[in-house]
Amino acid sequence: MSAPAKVAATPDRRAVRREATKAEIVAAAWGLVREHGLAGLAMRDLGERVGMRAQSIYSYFASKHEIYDAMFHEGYVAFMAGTADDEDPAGGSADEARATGRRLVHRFFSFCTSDPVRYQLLFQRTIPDFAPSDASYAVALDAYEAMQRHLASFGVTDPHAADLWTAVMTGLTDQQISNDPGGDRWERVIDRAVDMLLHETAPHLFEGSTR
Amino acid sequence: MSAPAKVAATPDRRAVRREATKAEIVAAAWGLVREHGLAGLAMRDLGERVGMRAQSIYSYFASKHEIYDAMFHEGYVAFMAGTADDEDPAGGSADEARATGRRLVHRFFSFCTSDPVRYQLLFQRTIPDFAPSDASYAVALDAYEAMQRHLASFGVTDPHAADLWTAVMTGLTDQQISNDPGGDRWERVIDRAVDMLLHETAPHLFEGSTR
DNA sequence: GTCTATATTTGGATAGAC
DNA sequence: GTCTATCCAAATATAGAC
Repeated sequence: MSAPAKVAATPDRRAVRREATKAEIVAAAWGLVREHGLAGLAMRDLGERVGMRAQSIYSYFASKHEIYDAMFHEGYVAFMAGTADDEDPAGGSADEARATGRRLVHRFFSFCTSDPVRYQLLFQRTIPDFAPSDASYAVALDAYEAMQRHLASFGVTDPHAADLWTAVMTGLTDQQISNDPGGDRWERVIDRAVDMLLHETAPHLFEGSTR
Repeated sequence: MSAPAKVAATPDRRAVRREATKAEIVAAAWGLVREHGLAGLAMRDLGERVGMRAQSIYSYFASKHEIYDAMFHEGYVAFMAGTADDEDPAGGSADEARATGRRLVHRFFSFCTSDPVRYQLLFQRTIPDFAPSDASYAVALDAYEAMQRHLASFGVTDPHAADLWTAVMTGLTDQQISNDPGGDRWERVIDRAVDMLLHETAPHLFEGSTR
């Protein structure tokens, strides 16, 4: 068996390797920010964690902000994966809307509370001078639109109504993270919040029924 | 005219002066964090702003955290003043509860959005390693209890219901600050949110009436 | 691609003179 | 009570050897 001929179209192994190392650095960065807080990320620590000197990281990322940006991007990709609905689309009944709505909010809540630092990076503006790159921001916009479609799938199409939903979702999450970290005090009130939101923003679902 | 006799009970002018300077330092710190972010507070800048060297500040505050603590304390005092209700207590009607509820949420919202950095200090955990002193934390607890009483004044006494209210209040605020700073996108939805909350958490007010 | 060496900045905090 | 003079630590980033 002869060795395969070298083909011009062969993917550049060096580039593959390089991407793998970048991913490794970003993964280590996630570990560090979970331990020391989002603002506590230090290039020294990061280098140590990944087995090289801090200065060598600059071969992969031009600055610390570029690492934050990669994390931001990765976070929104995970967000879309973690909150997408894999069940059959809801029909038009109140019960089905309720089930879909609860699933959405519980998933959002779990995604956020399971990693408060990620929540902070994605949804709060807390790193001084950090702004996502255009490419990363585009992913954030995608996620926002996916959420709109998700709400629309069970009858919430009015923009103001959608704002009300996002406010309640982030409020529950925020209170949980700030005032009962690791607990479930606000998780317990999710189902009630969803019912409340549905009655307010999709009242046609409940016509003729008693509250 | 002879000089007044020195009286032992005279308030110590030096102490008064000292408190005034401390207040001046804290005020300057508020100005700086509004410009550079909460974590961007630097003793050098603070000294410059107040007209002394950074090191001299240590005559007034033992550490930077002590300054944050004074700000935290001051913030909660302002919070209680800014959200307290000076109107006559609501009666038991739905309209009165609605008016009182709207007043509460609008005040909370205004207080928070008018100074996002203060909101960050008081309600989010974002300064690494900062924890309020016992004295300051006591004020925060007072504020929390005042809020409970405020909700109870128009019929919201169930603890879970109170959690729902605080979640919605902070959610509206949070979305406004994060996604439409300076705008009014979520402010516009406050009244609707209050009606929704009242129907859910004080349904007895609406008995016999149509939604 | 990773290293050593180093520049540069920034920022918190202390000691001691006046 | 404020200053000068420092110290110390941490952290980002660059230059150039290997």
